[in-house]
Amino acid sequence: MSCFSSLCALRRQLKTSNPIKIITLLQPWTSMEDFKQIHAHFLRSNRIMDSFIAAKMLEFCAVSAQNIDYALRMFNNTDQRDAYLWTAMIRGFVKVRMPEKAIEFYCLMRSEGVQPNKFTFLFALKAYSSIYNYQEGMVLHGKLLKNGLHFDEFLRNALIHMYSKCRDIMAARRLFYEIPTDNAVNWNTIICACFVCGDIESAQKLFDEMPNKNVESWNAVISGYSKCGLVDVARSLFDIMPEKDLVSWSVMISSYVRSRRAAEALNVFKDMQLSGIQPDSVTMASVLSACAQVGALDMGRWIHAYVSKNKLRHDVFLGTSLVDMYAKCGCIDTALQVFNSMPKRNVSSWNALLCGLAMHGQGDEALVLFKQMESFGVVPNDVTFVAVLSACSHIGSVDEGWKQFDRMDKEFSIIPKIEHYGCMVDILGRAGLIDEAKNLIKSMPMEPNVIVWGALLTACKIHGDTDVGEDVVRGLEKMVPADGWCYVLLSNIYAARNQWGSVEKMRKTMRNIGIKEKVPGCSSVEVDGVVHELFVNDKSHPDWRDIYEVTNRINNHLEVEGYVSNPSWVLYNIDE
DNA sequence: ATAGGGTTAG
Repeated sequence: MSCFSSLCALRRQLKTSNPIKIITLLQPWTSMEDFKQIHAHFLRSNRIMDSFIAAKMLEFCAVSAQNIDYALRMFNNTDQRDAYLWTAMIRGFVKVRMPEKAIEFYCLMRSEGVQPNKFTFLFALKAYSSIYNYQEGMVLHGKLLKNGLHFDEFLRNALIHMYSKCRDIMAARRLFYEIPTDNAVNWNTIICACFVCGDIESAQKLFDEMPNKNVESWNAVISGYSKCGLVDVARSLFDIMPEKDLVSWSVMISSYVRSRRAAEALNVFKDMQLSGIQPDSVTMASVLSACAQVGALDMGRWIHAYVSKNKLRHDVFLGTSLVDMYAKCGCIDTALQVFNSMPKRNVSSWNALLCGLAMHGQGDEALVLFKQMESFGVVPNDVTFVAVLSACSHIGSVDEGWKQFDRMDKEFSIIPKIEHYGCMVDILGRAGLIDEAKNLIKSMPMEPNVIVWGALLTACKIHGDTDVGEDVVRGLEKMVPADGWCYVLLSNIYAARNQWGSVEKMRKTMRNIGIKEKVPGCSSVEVDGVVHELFVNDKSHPDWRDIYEVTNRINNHLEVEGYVSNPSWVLYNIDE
């Protein structure tokens, strides 16, 4: 769509204006269609394009429109390549997150003998930071020192940023303290750096001392606390901050999503809508993830419609969140449709779909999809293999499970994590190979966790093996203070062995250290767009009698139909 | 021109 009322209007203007005036038509909101008209106009009228105009045109393409392919074609058709033009390309590559290409162009530029300016250095430094290239970052720092450019406020900040990304917090701090500054950007950068290193005290101290706090500073500390796992601290800061912008709301929503507190995330989203600040695709990616966590399909569909209607940027993150939401809510077909319509996919997008299939018992389909993924040349990661192995578990194929497990390290250099061992124990256990499962646990390079023991116990239960063995009990007892689930597992083993004394002892320990019986299971249901959370034996809802009446009737109905309750169908869920 | 936000798995 042209931003002008018609193409004719634009063409009229192009005919009557001079080149400099035409260049001012290139604004951040100018469409690519209008741009092409302007470009064509120049190609027609000026046999050789003025180098200033050519640079502005390319810069628009690379930086504003982020059409890096088009920019590259323009770049290749130019023979006068000055620092400005090179920098526009480098900047464009940084913007579309292709730092390697940015660096490639920076090196090419140098090898062609073009002297970089401070803007070139700024974006080259940003490119090195984003791929954590500490060595080259330091080389660039040296160059800036030689040119005296390290006094430049922008470059100084980029250097602090680079050192903080590359985890050289000391170097970052040295640069920050070297020249005292009121510049909020430098303060915000160093505060973030402290949080990244887990140095909460320094971060808070700097925030308290900071002279000119802005919204970004508040957002930085809120995000910092949440990334350190202190969501409630983040929330209390969020509540008292003087003004909230789009990022503030997005940070708070994603904080709750990250801590698996989806209902609270959705509440914040509702408050955001009341505040009148419009969400963007970053916000929506998190909101959709919250919907996926609680199975809020209606809400998810509404977000999907909102995103399309308001033309929010449909990128990989948003697309993946949509696929995940539909898949987790059981709409595999819709998930597949969204997946197929994505203009760009990455390994996470594939993972979301794979997990969806595996989770809903479509193990064969998941393995077919995995093959397809490989044939597309997408490199799987550790998350992929969690999905693949759980698919193997669903189809009950020990051979396929071992085969994929072996491929991890051999073909992809992915060292199996405890989750992968957990899946293998599950696969072996379900097939009745209890001894093999136990041996695998013994051979693991890490200490087994409660999930691994849980998988083994589930297997014992399925195969009527009441004696799980002393080693399992001892393994669990070792972890008792650390993990709430152990109490549940152990109590049930003791009960199965009729060791009621031990059961009572366990209950006492739990009471002593303040664990209430057990962490209640929680499920949620969405009614008319409101998410309700229900805990095991929850009687807080005013209509709890009616609710239990209905669920009991459903259970009875399922049993009549021959369904045997087996809660372990969910990935890793513990059978208790 | 620089700083603050996002997806899958656990």
